[in-house]
Amino acid sequence: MITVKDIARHAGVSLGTVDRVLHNRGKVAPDTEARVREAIQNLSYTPNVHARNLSHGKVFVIDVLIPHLESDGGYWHEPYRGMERAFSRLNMSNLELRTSFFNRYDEQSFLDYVNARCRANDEHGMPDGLLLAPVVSPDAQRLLAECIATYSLPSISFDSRLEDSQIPFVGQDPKQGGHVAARLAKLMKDTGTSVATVTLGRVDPHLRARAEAFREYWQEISSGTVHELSLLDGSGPDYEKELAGLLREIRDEVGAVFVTNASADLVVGAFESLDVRRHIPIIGYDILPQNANLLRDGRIDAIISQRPQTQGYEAAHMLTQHLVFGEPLDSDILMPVEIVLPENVDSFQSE
Amino acid sequence: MITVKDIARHAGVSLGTVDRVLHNRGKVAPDTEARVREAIQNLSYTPNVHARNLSHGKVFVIDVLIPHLESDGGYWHEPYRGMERAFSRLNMSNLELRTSFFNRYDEQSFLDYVNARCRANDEHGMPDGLLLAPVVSPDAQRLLAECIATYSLPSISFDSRLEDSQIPFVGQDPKQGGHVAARLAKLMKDTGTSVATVTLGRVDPHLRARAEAFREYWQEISSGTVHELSLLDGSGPDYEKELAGLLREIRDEVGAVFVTNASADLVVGAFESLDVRRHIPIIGYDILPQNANLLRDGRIDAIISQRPQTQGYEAAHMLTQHLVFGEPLDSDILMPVEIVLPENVDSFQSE
DNA sequence: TTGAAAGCGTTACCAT
DNA sequence: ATGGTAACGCTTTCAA
Repeated sequence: MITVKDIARHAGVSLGTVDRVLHNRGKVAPDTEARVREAIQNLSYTPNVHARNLSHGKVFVIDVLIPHLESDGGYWHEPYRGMERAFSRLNMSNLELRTSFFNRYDEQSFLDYVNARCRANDEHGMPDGLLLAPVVSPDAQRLLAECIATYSLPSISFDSRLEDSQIPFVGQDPKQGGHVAARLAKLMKDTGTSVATVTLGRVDPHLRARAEAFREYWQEISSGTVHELSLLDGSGPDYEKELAGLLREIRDEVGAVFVTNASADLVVGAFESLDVRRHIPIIGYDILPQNANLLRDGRIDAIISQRPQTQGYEAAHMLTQHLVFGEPLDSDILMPVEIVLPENVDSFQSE
Repeated sequence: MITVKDIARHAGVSLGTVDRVLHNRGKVAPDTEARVREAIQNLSYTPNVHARNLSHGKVFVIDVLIPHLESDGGYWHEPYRGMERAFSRLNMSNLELRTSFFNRYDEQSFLDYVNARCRANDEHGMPDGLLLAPVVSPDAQRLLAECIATYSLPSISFDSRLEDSQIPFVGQDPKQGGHVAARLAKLMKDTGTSVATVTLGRVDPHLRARAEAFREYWQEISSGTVHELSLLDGSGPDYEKELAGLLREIRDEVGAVFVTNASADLVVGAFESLDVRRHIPIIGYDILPQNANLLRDGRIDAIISQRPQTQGYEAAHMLTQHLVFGEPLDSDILMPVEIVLPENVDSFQSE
């Protein structure tokens, strides 16, 4: 193994000088610097990560900004588990996690985070890196984006992209998801060329793009109609009734239904309350436990997954590699569009 | 951060003693050991991995035993890439890889490896760990299994299980693959209840199980016939003719074809030489470049993937965690059954 | 059975 | 501008 000592010897300088060259900490005569760089090249020196980390001993503070894990049907547990796995796998003793949960339907908690970190004049509370799921309004997103830019805070977004920002994104291309859903609808429908998309709850740009891509592609491969339904948040019998009312209007017409987010279970319930005779194939999104069960029972016909756990894992991994080893923080990581049927749902455990 | 020093101070002993307790290197009085363990518990001490590795400075040698990367249509590049990624991600300066390629159709090269490592009385050449794809005859497998057992060599098999051995396995459950293929055949066929499985090349237990599961499940969901075709290895015009001859007998009958291994391209070619009028859906295995292209062209209808790259990654990761950090080496890791259609093939890049 | 001390490769600081 | 040296946390060896 080649060490800084070897470099120093070959270049005829001391350890300190080698270190200065290695880290561009100035104050090195041009010719000595050249000699050192030459030695580094010739001996193909690679720094020992263990020694490096042991030596500087810095503890990196990483903020995680994510919706309450229980919200959205428990969806956020998945990426969070992925992050935990990444951090524990790296078993770095020099990483400290600070998680801030927010309520995506009442953005004050999100804004509180932004204010706490960025309005303070002291940089005391600033983390070294940030992992975030920016599923809030564009306005709120913009505030955070500014904060990140101001402090040059190394950040990665997962699940959705952060608007007005160039930070890397780990997640799925919503268009691809829509296309695959359309293909599945085509395979599974047994009659007609009319289908429907249903979006329950908050409609963000990500979901809009998914539904849009579905519609376009459906018209391309089936030249049929797409009914686009959506219903804002709510719960209780009133909500279910309202949903059932929406679906009643299309139940005799559509050959399949694509639920663009994780609420396929509600759609199943509403259809069953309508007492539809024929089987209308339902294609949902995200393998939450309730969705998986309905899939096993044959009451949902397919689910598309975006590997939420892997998203968390890869985002956390990229950020730590950047902080600890100085790896670049630039390119996005796109998740494949995963098709889940009753026959392979068990093989996806909790992904 | 809690260090051994803290432990030593709290327990009123020296560093050496703490170390002995930590690593069960004996020679510690029962009561002092109790005090040390208590301190470890109370302070919830976690060893600093960097310091640990820097200190003992051991270089772990890992053997990789894998078929020639170019064979089987280039399939083995995938798990190999996954391993490389795992090792480079860990960027441990104390891992040394030694890859041995073998020819799975002429097992001498495989046996040579076994002999070189295990017949030698000196343990000089023995690695610290072994990653292997045991795609050879049961006899050859048994020899290696013995060798592993004799030397208690930490080993992990990927792609297929090693017979007569308890070493962990990273790969897919062949049954699940067969079931998913049957479901896809059912979705895609447009007529009849008769289908066929085709296996080209060597038929190993893994492939046999896949085809078997397909047949059983098909009969369950379609109560139809399954023609099981197979043809040993070969190439050139004679082989293609022979294959075409086989397929001619079923071309008018089957509603879909399941190719159980990566040779779907050959089946496509043979069918096209037969000038079949109607479209017979073809379901293949493994996203090799040629398969992916045929899928994009609509000449293959679906491909099932077993995440070969992830297999290599996880196997390599598990082994290094065991060697470097003493993590247990026991449970299998099963890959999900991945469904790839023209609409999502691009999202799988090279997985 | 226990303790003391050297050393792993790197960084950071203080002299020169 | 350069060199020397202590320190990071742990393992290992040698004495006691």
